[in-house]
Amino acid sequence: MPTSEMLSASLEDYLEAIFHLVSDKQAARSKDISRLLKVNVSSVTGALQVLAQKNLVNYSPYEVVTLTEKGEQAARDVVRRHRALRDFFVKVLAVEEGIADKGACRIEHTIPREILERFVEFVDFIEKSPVPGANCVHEFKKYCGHEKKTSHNSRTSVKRKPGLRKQKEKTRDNNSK
Amino acid sequence: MPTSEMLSASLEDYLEAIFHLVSDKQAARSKDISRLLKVNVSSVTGALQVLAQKNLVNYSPYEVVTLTEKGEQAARDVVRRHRALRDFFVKVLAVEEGIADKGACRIEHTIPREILERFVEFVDFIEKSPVPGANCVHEFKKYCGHEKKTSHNSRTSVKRKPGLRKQKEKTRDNNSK
DNA sequence: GTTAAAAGTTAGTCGCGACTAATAATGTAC
DNA sequence: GTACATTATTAGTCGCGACTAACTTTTAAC
Repeated sequence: MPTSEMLSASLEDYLEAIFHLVSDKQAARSKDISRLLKVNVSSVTGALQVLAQKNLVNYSPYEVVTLTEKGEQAARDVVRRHRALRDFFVKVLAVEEGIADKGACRIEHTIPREILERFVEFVDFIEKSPVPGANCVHEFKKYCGHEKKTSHNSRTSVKRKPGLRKQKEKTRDNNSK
Repeated sequence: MPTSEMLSASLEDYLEAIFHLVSDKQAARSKDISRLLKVNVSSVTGALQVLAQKNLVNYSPYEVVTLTEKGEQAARDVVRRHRALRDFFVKVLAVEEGIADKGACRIEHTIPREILERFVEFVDFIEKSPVPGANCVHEFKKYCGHEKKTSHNSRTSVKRKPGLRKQKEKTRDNNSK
């Protein structure tokens, strides 16, 4: 992984969005990318130019976008990170889907490889060895039920209004394995 | 947590560094902050001015830095996030100390509260209920031993040499120009 | 107390990645 | 095929957070 071809978090987001759009429809349109990422269309154009120049997307002005071989590899890698994180959050930590997805979105760009792989292994472990594994998670879920006396500082539990929010939503990606 | 007083990842890093320096010695000097964060001293000055203006540090030019009440609260919160992550990585995922710390550094700024709390709870769970909990982690560690044939994409399996890492050290000190 | 080194500050630049406003190409009705 | 709506692009700006180079203040040695 030469430093030269490292992608910024932002470019990875674009790649990921394009990947999903290409999966759904045949190709990605700037408008759709823009809607998905909640970003101005002009920002999309800029990103596409950079990605094209890095040989990650097939792009010419006013045309529809697809991934190059290299781009697809990179995108798949991002998506894999995303799914690994989300899976872990949902399956092991029993985090609510939406939050899990949001967390994955944020963390996917910075998590060290070594830790990511441990997340993957842990989920595999849980799923493959039902006896001690599933039991553990099951126990944890029960444990989560009891509100605990917090020992650390003040922070009380998070309050959110279910309906409206201005957070970046980014709920693309519905499917795993 | 009003959006108005949200801190950037970078400012959180400064606060964290200052916190540690103040804990060790009585106060933080720009030089030390700069060394800790691997950043130019002039960047530190800039950050201190911003933090001072946000009422998070006590700072006047050429003087030593301490945290305000508000700054200490904020710093403690960052440190708590950092520790929670590192603990989880080490205690549950059996990640090597150095990597765990690096990962915590990166993730601490973006992880959603809800997930962070689950990490904390999971570690508590493991430590408080040794019977099913510790067993689970113990089993996982054994499981980690066996290299497994990976089912997902090409990425070769994680090969870890316990001693040496040659990872890039921090995202910050990238060479430009 | 003068002076040199060390520490800190300022000014100016750069890259990134968002934005708006204006413009251009494309697509669709009629 | 003209005329309008939609979509995409360009040009220019902004904020952030790093950097270097030049300057100032503080400190330590003599």
